[in-house]
Amino acid sequence: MGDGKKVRVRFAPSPTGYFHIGGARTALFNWLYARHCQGTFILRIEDTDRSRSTDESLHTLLDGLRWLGLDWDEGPEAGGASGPYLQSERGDIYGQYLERLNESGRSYERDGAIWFRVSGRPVTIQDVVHGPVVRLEEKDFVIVRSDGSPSFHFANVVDDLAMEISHVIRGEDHLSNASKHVELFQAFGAIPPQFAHIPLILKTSGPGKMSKRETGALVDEYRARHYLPEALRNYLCLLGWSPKNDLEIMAIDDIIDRFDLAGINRSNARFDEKKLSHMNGTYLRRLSKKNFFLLAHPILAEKFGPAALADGAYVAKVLEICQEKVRSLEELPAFCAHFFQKNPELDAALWEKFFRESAACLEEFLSAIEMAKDFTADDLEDLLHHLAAAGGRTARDYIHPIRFACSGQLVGPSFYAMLATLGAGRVRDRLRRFLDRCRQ
RNA sequence: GUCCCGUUCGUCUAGUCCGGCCCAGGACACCGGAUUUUCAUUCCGGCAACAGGGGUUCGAAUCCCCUACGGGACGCCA
Repeated sequence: MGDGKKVRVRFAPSPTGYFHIGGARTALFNWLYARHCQGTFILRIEDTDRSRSTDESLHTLLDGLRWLGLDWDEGPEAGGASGPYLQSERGDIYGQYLERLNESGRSYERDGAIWFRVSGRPVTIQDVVHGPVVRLEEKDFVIVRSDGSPSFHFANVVDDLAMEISHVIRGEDHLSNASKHVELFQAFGAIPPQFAHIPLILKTSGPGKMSKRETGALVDEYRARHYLPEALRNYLCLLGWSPKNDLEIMAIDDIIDRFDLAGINRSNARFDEKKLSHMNGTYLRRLSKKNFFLLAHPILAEKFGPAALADGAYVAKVLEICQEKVRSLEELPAFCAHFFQKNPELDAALWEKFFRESAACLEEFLSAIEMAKDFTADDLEDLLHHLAAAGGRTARDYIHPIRFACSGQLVGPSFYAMLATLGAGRVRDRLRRFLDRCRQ
């Protein structure tokens, strides 16, 4: 805001691959800054390399941005006064700007392409995160390819000028290119925008920056794995920026309030999926019961079919006791499968072990609940404690085998709540089935 | 090779601008304990860093220089 000029920022991806984490973070920082300053966030598609641009990746990009909650004020599908927003449709504009360069003698033709003549003087890149960076651009470079299409450097600068971009926020891999861009702005007699070259995201381990090729690098992967977009977004905010008050889990409005370009770090950051995962879990547990249900239901329906979910009250109860324990929505189906299957799969080796060690406990428990009239978590806890005391055992001796016999698992929701939710019928059936199998 | 940027716990970071409050704080991960029920939840505790060397200063993570290491750019890719 500082200079009173209207803040206009842009995210300018090229739709040549999928939407990756680095791009998402760049989009996010632009969006945050625009919202912080009540400026304009523009989406511009740099598809000048037609051979590498596809419709599919454009849609992946738009969907990914929407999924992360990054809405754009101008751009594809939104329109705006500075359009069109696809570079492939801006040929006339590039032609006009090229003419200006021709007139001032800054361009020339060679090998069928049009080149820009550099000034031969160092230029200063005014960068908000790095401070002024002085760099000499030594070689002339192509601005229009021999096939007539504008090069990245040329189209990028022309568009930033035509769209009146006030701040260029992009990855640090462009810092060296910025001297070309400043030369171009100056050749047009324009004052370059403020730059903010943000640190790169490095791969989780090993050398180099994160590339689209490796697993965990694409926004779509997290979406497919049912990560919460708010969690991913929150995590990405903290990669290269911090609110400086030790807070990490923050509402997006609070982040917008505090976000500032000057607070962006200068060093590259390594992507830590474990921390993201932890953050996702925190968001999941903070969801209201209702929202958790809304998110989880379609995932379960896809896995178990709508028929298994016919009893809505039962599903709601299951989800309620799972929410506090499950790590992610991705793991939810496996975590709660036994609630929706007729007979959960029992691992043979474990069955053998529990049969050998705990058949007596299971028999005892089964006969105790055969006559039990109430089947709440509290009742079951009392019942089990009495049983254990009477038999000279501990509750633990019963819990493991019962959980296994009833769910086929060794971990799961809180034990008594699980039995109560399953209900007396299912619990008795499964215990009988387990014991019957022992007699064969 | 040339040029540009960077360097605080294993990782993300606070502190660096305006040197003392920092024998360096938070989070993830990891390890241990508690929740007289498992656990992947929750709570408590622990481990762990100023890249190295010179300077400036009464005093440096903070300022200056050098070295090392890391990253990036040098395309008719973006």
